[in-house]
Amino acid sequence: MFQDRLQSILVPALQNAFKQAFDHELDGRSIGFQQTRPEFEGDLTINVFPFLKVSGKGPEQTAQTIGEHLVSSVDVVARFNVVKGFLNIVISDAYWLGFLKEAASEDILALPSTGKKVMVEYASPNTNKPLHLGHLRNIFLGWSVSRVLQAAGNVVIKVQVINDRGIHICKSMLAWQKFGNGETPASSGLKGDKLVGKYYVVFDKAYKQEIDGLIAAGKSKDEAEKEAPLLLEAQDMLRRWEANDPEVRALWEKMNGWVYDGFNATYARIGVTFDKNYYESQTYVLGKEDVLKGKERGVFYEKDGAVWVDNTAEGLDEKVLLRRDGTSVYMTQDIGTAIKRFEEFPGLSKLIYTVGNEQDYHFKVLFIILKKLGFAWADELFHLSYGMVDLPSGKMKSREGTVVDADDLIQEVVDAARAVTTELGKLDDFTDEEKTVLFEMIGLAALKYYLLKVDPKKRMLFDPAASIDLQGHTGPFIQYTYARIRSLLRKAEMNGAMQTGATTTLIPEEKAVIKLLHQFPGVLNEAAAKLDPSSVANHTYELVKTYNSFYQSVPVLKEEDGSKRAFRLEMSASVATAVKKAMWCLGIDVPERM
RNA sequence: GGCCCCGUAGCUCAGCUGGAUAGAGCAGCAGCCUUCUAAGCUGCUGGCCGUUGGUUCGAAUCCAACCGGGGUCGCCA
Repeated sequence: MFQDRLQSILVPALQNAFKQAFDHELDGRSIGFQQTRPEFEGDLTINVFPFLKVSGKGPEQTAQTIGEHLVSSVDVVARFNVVKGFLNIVISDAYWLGFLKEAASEDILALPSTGKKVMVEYASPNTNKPLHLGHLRNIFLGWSVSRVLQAAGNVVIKVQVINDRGIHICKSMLAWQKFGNGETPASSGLKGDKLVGKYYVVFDKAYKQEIDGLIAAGKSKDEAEKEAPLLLEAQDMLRRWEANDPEVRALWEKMNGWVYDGFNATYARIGVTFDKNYYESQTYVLGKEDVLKGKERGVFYEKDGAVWVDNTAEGLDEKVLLRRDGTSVYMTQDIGTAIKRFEEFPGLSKLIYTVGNEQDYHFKVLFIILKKLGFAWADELFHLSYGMVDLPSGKMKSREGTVVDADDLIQEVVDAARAVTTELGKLDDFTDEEKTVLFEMIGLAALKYYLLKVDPKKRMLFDPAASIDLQGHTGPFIQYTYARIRSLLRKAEMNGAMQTGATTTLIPEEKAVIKLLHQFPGVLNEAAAKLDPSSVANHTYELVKTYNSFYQSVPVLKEEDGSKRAFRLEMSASVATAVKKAMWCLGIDVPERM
């Protein structure tokens, strides 16, 4: 609920009213406050239908009685009106003005500390391929959730899992060794992750050629795929890696190093950081002991020499946790890694995995297993499951080369921002360096906002044209409003128009803005509870849109009445502060001018 | 086939802990810059809220079935 402030005043008054008028103990939670629809006068509305049984009267009379009690007992209630079963309450201007005074002097989007420590895992790239659009949704979402949780008073530990070992990276390594002629990022000018990704593709092509050759020589497709020399070599390389072969390890270190340089360049450009990296090469051995211990305790069982968990009672299936040869599966290391994290970070109260919804089942099983192993914190694990990103042409498929590369995409939005901004020609006195910073800021705002405004759970369509749009419901639109307010405030300071005055009444355009500011802490709180930044994105848009409407029709600096002018400047400053903080929660920077 | 998610305006999305005539943006049409940044503002056009049934004083919102779309069900990761 976003009206906490008012509700803490109104609920007791309502309870009191019910007691006096109807001799009834009202449960505070049963009152549903809603926003009054714009066509009626009022700031808050209570639907009295649910209370008719209690009052024993008709809707109009019930509403009338409650309204009268409120007006006489609570001074924030200025007046009320009744339309059918709806009690529309008008809150006094004094209340709103009082709230704005607070908003001017403190950060209303800094919620009180919860004392909780939360870990958010929000990136888990493989080291054989560069980042793509899907990773961007993942990263922006996880980063934003981290920020929202921080704003909501939590201590957040941001972590990344790097899948740095396995057959995939061996394929890249082998192809580079065979066909690379010693090419390096320095020699080729290619970004490290792109270079390694290139050899993954090289491997795939050569491998397919071998398969075709074998099929032509009479092998079945299945046989050919399994027997192709390149694949056997890659598998051999993986075995040598596991046996700590110095030559393979050195190559692996070198190529992964290139990839990290590439990833880090992208992370730096989009402005994200990690407090800790987990490397699969170190965690893949974890979990085995825990599974074996679980087997001894009867949590798991053995069948055909493998170790299984039975989740049929939970409506799921049986699942292998250790193969017949005693080696681990994916699940095993996730079990071990979760346990390790809670050991490493004592007092950790929540662990959030930002991972696509194709792994819903995996996490469901993982959490059940950890619960069965008896870890109390298993209830605090959360899979922040986000929907896939589709293209107008359909699904992104790496095999079909329809994947949108992250770096290319970022460059495109920044270029678009440059083109539009240059066209508008407002930056004559900017230095080239300032312009570059601004174009990055605007382009990234467009991209991040585009991906974050949608409910994370839902699958979404990525429309390239819409993503670089700077008008309407976009990040740059919000930035623009911020820049305009900052401009107002700079001018006000120069003119000395910033003096304070005593305004006592509000016009509707002002009140509309203040009400949205007033709701904002509740929106943030809910976003933190639901791990959903899209509500912050949408509310910011709502606020900014309403402010623009005010700005367009109501003079601020040009207002002649000094106290009104001062008040509007103060309100504008509060909007700017809230917008900046909200955008911070989304990982988006705002410019002083644009 | 089992399980999970989704289906709201031409397109992309809000709204979903049940409440008044369902909201934005884009696209289309018509206005507003001698005035604080027009990346803006104002208005118009556009909806059997997938279908059917149920619960309720009241359903886009809850429940069931069906239709349509997606995901997932390896001793892969």
